Amino acid sequence: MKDDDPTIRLFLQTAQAIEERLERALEAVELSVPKYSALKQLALAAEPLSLSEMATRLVCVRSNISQLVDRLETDGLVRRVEDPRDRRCVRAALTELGRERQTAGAQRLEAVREGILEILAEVDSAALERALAKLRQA
Amino acid sequence: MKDDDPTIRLFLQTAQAIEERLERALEAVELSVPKYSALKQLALAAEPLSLSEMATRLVCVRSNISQLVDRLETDGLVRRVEDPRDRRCVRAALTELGRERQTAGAQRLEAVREGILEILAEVDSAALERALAKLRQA
DNA sequence: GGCATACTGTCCATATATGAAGGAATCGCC
DNA sequence: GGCGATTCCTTCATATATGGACAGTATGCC
Repeated sequence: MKDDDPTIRLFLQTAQAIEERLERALEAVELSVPKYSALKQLALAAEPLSLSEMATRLVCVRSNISQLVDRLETDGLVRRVEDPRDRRCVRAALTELGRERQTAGAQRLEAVREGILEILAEVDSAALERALAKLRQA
Repeated sequence: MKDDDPTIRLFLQTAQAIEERLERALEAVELSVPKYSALKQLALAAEPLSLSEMATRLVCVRSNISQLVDRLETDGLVRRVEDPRDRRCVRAALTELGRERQTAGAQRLEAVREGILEILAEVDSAALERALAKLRQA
């Protein structure tokens, strides 16, 4: 895969390099990208989200969220709370620590974001937008 | 992560869309991207490679290759052979089926490659090249 | 009210990846 | 020639992801 067409490889490798930067930025606050993403959704929602809702927002499968929330709970960043209105439902609630960690993560990301954007400035994002649209349609 | 900065997200999502295309292309021959990559290295090498060598070429950790070769062996695409010259060494040898499957995968990839390149044509690859260099240095 | 249907979270199997630990074999250097 | 360092592969624990199976709830419709 790394060695498909040079252009395709170039594109994928660049994306990977960006991801690595983001990962490294979050390492400093002991968060992985998936963990940060989950905390961020919870912070944005401002109220506990059902695991299904999280799966929808994070664009993944529910069983994945089950496990991710397990790990976040182990880390003490999230708590499972039940929903009295719908007893099928389990909601994930940010703990204090979780909220702090999310904020810290956001700051770390903010710090690298600028650098990445500068590096990406040369790349025509309108062209990218069109490319993405085409990639998705066909 | 999906919702970092719009530009960064755009870039990462485009890369992901490309990867999905490649995955879908290989699905038709029952190969995953990692499996195809491994078979390709073996085909290129034209002789059995030690697992360490494969790890180097595929840019990953040896334990990963151990498992990947397990699965390829289960699929009957690869065979472990011992190296009489260095008895620590285990080499992976393509089976006939493995060779055929690799060829079939390459054809499938070839078929989608053109479409992807057309879509990516608008994106300035010289700019990408510079971006990748910068991402890696800092 | 009661039942078919749909939805919720979890569990399990699987795939991919990392890194640490361990046993076997080789190598380098004295 | 032998021993310490290195290299090899595997195994285990862990993280992330998917998808199928399952049990418990809720809902809609008659």
